[in-house]
Amino acid sequence: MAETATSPDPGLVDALRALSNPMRLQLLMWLREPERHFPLEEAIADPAEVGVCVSHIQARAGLAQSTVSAYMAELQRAGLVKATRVGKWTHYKRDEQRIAQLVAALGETL
Amino acid sequence: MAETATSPDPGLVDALRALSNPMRLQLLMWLREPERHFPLEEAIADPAEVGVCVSHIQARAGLAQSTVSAYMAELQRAGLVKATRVGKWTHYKRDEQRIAQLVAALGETL
DNA sequence: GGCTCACATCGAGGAATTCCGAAACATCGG
DNA sequence: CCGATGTTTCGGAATTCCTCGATGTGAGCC
Repeated sequence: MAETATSPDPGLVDALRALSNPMRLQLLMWLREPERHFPLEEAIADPAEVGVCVSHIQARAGLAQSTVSAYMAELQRAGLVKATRVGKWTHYKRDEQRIAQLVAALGETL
Repeated sequence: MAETATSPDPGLVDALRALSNPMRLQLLMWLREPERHFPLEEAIADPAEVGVCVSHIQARAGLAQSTVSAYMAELQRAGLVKATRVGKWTHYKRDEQRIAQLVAALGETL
């Protein structure tokens, strides 16, 4: 306890860096309501449970597949999303707890 | 009204970009309590009113003076700080209202 | 085992960021 | 007006980011 808050938390900086790209921020926003932004009927698994697969995200984003893959990996490294592999499809879902915790940390330290 | 939140607010991205640099984040954190992090006795003006001058910020940061000046200008463009010139000293102060509003926006859109 | 599909990783080119020192600008004291 | 001091702006070098196409890897199908 007794934190004087001198230097910024590296994890916080990583998250801010990940979010500083408009498309990555957009991706995270789309994942707030998968059913609103992705073809639910084509889903191979329940979006509420495992999230959305890279193919669908890529189709929505309009970027190269490799770029979307790298962006999702970066969001995951920053702790903002969690990945689950179902068959050959990797699904990404927001880590709501971690995100809320990040916003709270910003409200305090920032 | 009736916002479905499709594309990210450019102002939000600008702020996140400004904060994605560890030193800029640090500068903003130091400005939370100027009296704790800067030599109050050498202050040319009231920190609570106008903030801290670039010289003191530069001394604390250990970066080149031109770099600190550019960083503060960037934080100002992002709307996170306000500048006030007192004589030959430019003072920077946090825009608490704008910052709180930013955190709130993150909590909603993010 | 081969083939295909979904995804990850690699390599690369162009753009942006990071940080500096030098020069220009502004302000005050004499 | 001159010089000194605080700050901004300019030009540049090293690094990182953005984004792509190509290649590698793993899972399912026949």
